[in-house]
Amino acid sequence: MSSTLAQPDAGDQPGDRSWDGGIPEATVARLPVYLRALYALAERGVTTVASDELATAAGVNSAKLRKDLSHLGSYGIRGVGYDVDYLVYQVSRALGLTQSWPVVIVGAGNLGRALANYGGFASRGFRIAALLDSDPALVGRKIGRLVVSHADELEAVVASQNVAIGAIATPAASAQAVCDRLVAAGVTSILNFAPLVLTVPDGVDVRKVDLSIELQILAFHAQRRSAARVGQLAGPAVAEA
Amino acid sequence: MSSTLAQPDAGDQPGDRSWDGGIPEATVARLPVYLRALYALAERGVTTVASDELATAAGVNSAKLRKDLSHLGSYGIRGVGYDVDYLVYQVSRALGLTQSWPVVIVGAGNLGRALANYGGFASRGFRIAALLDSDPALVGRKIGRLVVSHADELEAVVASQNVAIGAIATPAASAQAVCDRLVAAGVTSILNFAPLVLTVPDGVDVRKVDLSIELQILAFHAQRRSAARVGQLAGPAVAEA
DNA sequence: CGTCGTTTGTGAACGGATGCACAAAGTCGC
DNA sequence: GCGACTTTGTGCATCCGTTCACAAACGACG
Repeated sequence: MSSTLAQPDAGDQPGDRSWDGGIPEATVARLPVYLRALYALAERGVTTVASDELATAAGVNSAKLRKDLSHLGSYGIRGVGYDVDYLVYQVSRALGLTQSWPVVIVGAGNLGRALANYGGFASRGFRIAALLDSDPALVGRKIGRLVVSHADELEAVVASQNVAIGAIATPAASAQAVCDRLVAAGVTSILNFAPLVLTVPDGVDVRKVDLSIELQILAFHAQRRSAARVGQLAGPAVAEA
Repeated sequence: MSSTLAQPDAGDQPGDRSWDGGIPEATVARLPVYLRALYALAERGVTTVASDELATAAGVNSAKLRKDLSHLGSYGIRGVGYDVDYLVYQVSRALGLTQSWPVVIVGAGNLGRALANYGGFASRGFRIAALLDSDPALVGRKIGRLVVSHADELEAVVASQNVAIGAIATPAASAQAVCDRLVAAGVTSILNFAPLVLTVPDGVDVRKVDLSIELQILAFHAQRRSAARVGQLAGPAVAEA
């Protein structure tokens, strides 16, 4: 019940967005990768980069990279390449990272703590507004620079800090309830780590990260590979009558 | 408008080995979702399910579900639906989950521990062969039912237990080195949690799970929403061009 | 100032995925 | 046994994303 790819009907609602940003979803998903590659280049002192190098660093094809960047505007210099700092700025801007987004993390188990300690989190564009848990044994405990607050404070935190993004790192059993509370409190973007499909009203965006799904996809390919290595087709169900 | 986001993600690396066995990649990515929904139905005692219900439970459109399942074979009964247990078996089989895959987890920080404790891990189709770390303070520590082993044992573990899948939950700085060692030891499927693009030879399958990328994608949509709510184009760079 | 080499930005072809709509195939009631 | 009803499986049109290939744009250099 959760997924990695598409969720309910990512299709075409008739009441379409007047202006959907103009940036294709697939491009948006790659911009953060480019941004990270650009940061790495900047830290190495590189000031200018060609689409070819940047594409290699980001693990994509150069034509794709250029087309992606062209959706933000025309920020390259022909015959030269892109100015690293300028491109960092433009990509950050397109992604909405010029402001710092407060994020509330619900669930202070291993996953929640991993999130809270995650370096690239607070550093670039995000700030942890609160780390919540309902377990009294965890409340009050220090995680990095944070103190775990009680889950009851969810609504107060969201309201007072104007939180728009929530991360759900609770067990599956409580995830939907947490999600409902986040939505009711006004959160419109949710990152779900719990292994289930969340139900949300229109206008709320959910992305999920599902470890077991990724593993299963890997298993599929591993199986495919090992069957091929054996030499025979190893007749999966597909071949049967 | 759509309430949830599509999450496009297929192959990171252009050198994508997989000869798909007739099953489209997009379908493979959804099969685990169906499988989870089926397990949930089975536990509730449901023996038969129509594509419509299963699709709803999995958060997809019923036509897509039927087309996906049709790639595995013709396992439905017209006028009735699908037998839950039988479909569980067929999907598991297609994904290669009829065997138990040994997985080695490198990195016993919060993320590695979260993985090790993750319930749906060992339960269905996967078994943690080892949890490795190079930090002496962690080696020997008990995590759930496991004991953290030293990273030096990577090659031995992979060889002795025939590990085909590795999960990298180390800091970014050591991820590529760990990856190289995994590949050299014979691992051909890698799940990468470190925030960098791994370089691997052809024939190795890498999937990435990147928390900050997901957050940044959410930020993009949150920004778009808030800009739209303010009124009109809040003058992002997108509008020019 | 003009030519040359380099790199961007993009038009166009292509391929894969999605959703609709419907015929085929089955069950159920009588 | 038969007709009505339900649900699957799929052909088809459409949309989105990827890739190719090339003209336009730019710096370098004499």
